Amino acid sequence: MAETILVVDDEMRIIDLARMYLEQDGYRVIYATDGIKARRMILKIEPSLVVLDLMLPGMDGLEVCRKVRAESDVPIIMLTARNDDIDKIVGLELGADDYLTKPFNPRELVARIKAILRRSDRNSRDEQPSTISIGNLFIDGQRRRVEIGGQVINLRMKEFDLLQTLAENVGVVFSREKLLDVVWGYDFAGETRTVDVHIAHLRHKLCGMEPVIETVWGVGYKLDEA
Amino acid sequence: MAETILVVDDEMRIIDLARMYLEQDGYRVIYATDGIKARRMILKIEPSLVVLDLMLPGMDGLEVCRKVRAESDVPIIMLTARNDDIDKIVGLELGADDYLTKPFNPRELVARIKAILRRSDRNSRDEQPSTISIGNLFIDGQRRRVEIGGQVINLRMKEFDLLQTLAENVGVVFSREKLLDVVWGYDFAGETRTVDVHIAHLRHKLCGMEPVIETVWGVGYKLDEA
DNA sequence: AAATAATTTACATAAGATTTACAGTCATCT
DNA sequence: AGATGACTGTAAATCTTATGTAAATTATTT
Repeated sequence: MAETILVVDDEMRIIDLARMYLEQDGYRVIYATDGIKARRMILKIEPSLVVLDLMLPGMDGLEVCRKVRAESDVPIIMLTARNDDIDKIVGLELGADDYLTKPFNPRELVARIKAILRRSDRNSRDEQPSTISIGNLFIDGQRRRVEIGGQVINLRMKEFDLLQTLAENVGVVFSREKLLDVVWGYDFAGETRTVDVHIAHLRHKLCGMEPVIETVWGVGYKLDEA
Repeated sequence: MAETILVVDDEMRIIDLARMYLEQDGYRVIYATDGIKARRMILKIEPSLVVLDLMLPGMDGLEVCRKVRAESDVPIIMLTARNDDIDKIVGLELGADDYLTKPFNPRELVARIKAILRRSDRNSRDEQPSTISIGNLFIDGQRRRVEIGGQVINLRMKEFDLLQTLAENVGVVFSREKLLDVVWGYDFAGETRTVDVHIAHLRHKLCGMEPVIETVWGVGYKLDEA
């Protein structure tokens, strides 16, 4: 049975982004857009973990966190706006299990959720290796190192992130918007053509790669399945 | 079978930091964020060692320590806030096996854990040599001595710690934040540019070193693989 | 107090990211 | 098939940001 994550945020974009990533990792995702609904759902559905935005309309996140703590011991990850606030919030002793500043990297969110669930959950799966191997492509996340058929390829930051994102989801088509969300951050305001340019750079550097970056016309890009 | 360490702390950051280092050394890490859970886990999972924060919400660390002692003889390392307190705590005869003041150096924590486990465990793995040899770089951790091609290089404290951290993980990219956590301590509040300056000093002193300190643009630094 | 080390600041520069513009490509309709 | 319009590729110009480093400041040790 999949574990259920409740995402509480008033921005649908963020819920969607979190959902996409969490479902990818086999979690069931439910959501609430305000604190009242959130508390109801926590009591009724008993999710395994709650991701809670600090800035909620109505009863705000701080308040929700306190109330939830009083009536449940579900793990909570707080989303906060700016980095400066974190210390204050930690000082408040709300009982959240972890904190993440917006804009967050969805991969980071998943990692932290796993870390927390790994604790409460005894029968945990083993560490994610953070390396990917598809065809003649090899990606070492720790070292940010890419090889094609043993040949090391030097990638820049965005290029690497882009490739990693595609490789973590072989065959899945990503729209340019989604890639901007995931790689650039959901608050990126620029053009979607930026993605095209980086894809072009990647293709150029990765010639000879077995799974090829395919254009899905009118939709976006994907890493081809072998 | 890897030995299991239970880390009991209410701050996720500290758990993560400890986990990162301990898992690196092949330990299995589990955690609890309060004393109640900690005691349950100790009885149920029987970890090889417990790292216990003195400042816990609810039943505090002192109390937990006493109770655990009454029902188990698992080795305990206590984390305490200030140095001044240590004498008092030792005086309390809680039965902890070692004490460490926060902010602690994670490498120090690992060293003490090993020391204690070596004592309780006869069939321990061999001593970690604490010397590193990569290319023409030689680091003697015990003596805090660095040589490049036989030439002794005089490093200051932070410089040495920084180099050692990078050298212990050749090729792994460290963000400035992670380096601050590991070398400066997780409670360091200053600028990330501090890292840059120390890296600059290192590079200057270490000219001629075989594995070079590389900048990973937009990410951080790493010690280059040969 | 002097010496040594650590940190911050400020600014030039390098490195990379984004935009722009136009050429090329693809799907669809007549 | 040819024409049409929307979508995509990419080179080059421009813009932005991260980084290196000297020098000043602050902290720590002797």
